[in-house]
Amino acid sequence: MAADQVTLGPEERRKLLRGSFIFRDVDEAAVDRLAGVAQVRTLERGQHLFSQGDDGNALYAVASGLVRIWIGGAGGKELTLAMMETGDVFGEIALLDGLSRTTSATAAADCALLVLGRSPFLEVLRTDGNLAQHLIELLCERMRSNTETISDFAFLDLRGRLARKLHELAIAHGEQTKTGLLIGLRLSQSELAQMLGVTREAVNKQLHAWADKNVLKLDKGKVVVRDMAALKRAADPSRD
Amino acid sequence: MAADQVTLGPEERRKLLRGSFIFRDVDEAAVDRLAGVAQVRTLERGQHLFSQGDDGNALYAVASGLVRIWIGGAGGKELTLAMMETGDVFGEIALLDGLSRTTSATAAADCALLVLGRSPFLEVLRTDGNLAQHLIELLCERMRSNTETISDFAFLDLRGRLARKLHELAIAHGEQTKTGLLIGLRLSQSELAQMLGVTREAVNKQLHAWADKNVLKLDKGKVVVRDMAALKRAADPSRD
DNA sequence: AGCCTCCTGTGACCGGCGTCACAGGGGCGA
DNA sequence: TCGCCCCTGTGACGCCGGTCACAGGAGGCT
Repeated sequence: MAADQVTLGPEERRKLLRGSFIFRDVDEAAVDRLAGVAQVRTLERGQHLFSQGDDGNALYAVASGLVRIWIGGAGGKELTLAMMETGDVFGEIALLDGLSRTTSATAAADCALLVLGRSPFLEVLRTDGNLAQHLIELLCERMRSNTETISDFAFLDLRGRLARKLHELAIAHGEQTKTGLLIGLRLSQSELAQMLGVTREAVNKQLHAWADKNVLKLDKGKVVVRDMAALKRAADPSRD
Repeated sequence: MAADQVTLGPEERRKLLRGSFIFRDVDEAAVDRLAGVAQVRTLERGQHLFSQGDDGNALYAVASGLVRIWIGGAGGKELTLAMMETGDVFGEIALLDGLSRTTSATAAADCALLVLGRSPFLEVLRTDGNLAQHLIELLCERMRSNTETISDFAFLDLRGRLARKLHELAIAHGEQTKTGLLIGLRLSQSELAQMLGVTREAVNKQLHAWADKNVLKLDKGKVVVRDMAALKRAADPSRD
């Protein structure tokens, strides 16, 4: 599986960086220089990239695959904060402030990543205002999504959080079928539970409660949303 | 009370901005220009500054007083995310990305604030790399504290979260007395509860449970920590 | 084909904490 | 000084969701 992963040529690397949001409008020569010094790293599904607490001296860009960003708690519990897809950039916090990583990162599928070292990156950052600008926007976006997450935890119960997540997934990765919006991603109930900070059992029960009421259909581990409006309603705390 | 608030002269305004972290190392002339165009705004305790969802075209710096940053949920529930003290800067997210405010802000004490409008600020940001650099560091710091908050919600129960918060308050605002560390801030149990996303009653009960075990002493609404180590232990999920 | 592992599905049980309902106290404004 | 408001303190009750314990199914490796 790692075997059939294409090694990224210089041309692909440049294209990947140029296409990724934070390098938009950045001086092309500088981006090319970064692409030149970037390492390529491939990971197999399940392989660990870095852990909370490590010191972080690299920035990553996803060339292909999927990376799960998570934090760990007592007793091996894990909370998934985000999934990074092709074109996404992550690992910026520790790189920028020089402190330890706030999260862990694990490949959720076989991956190819571009790895940018700290010093070339910071050098471009110092000289190019556009990069700083885009980084600021990236950080703002992360702040917004973090604040949302906090809000969900503080104000929503399992039912509300699951409704919101399914709604979001249906919009981001839904395929229209005749029975409803099929959520394309193959997500086990445990993985779903980890994104919400609840147990797999509880997710299972809520899923079936909705299936009984014809809001969802469960089909071989995939979820088909039949009634988006009902999900939306369940997501804000006007009792159903 | 607003009456006895000193109107800030140009000199004070300059000093305040220069002293605040994000303007450190920024071109002095530029900072002075900002100080020149900054408005001063005074608020009485309880007065509202802005709300989640407003569009935000200003950055604030606390000259004196205390501002509570919070988000609201169903049924009027509120979660306090942070308290901004003298010298702190807030309101940067909406200012930087041009979207709506992610939080609400309310004066938790009589306040004087410096208000920086969007365009002069962005102009300096565009030309001064140091400002961008410091903004990035500020955002990183906020990201870290947000991630911590999420972690607390996901992995800690009321007891653990309260222990952590008291520990933090004792360190930030504690005064050594002969019986222990007295937490200086006058915080009602409801305000404490709002910082943790739990009810006042539950906070009260946990506080007394600790008082019974001599970890705390409760004195006229103030909390004296007698056993920091016990708090620390309670804060990480090795059962006490 | 057989096994092993990871998934889904479900019920019993119980503990933490929200909700509700009061009671008593201290400070402040009329 | 009286009343009002907001604080603290406490008990009853109930539910959500965590924990535990299985059972059955699907896919992939040998």
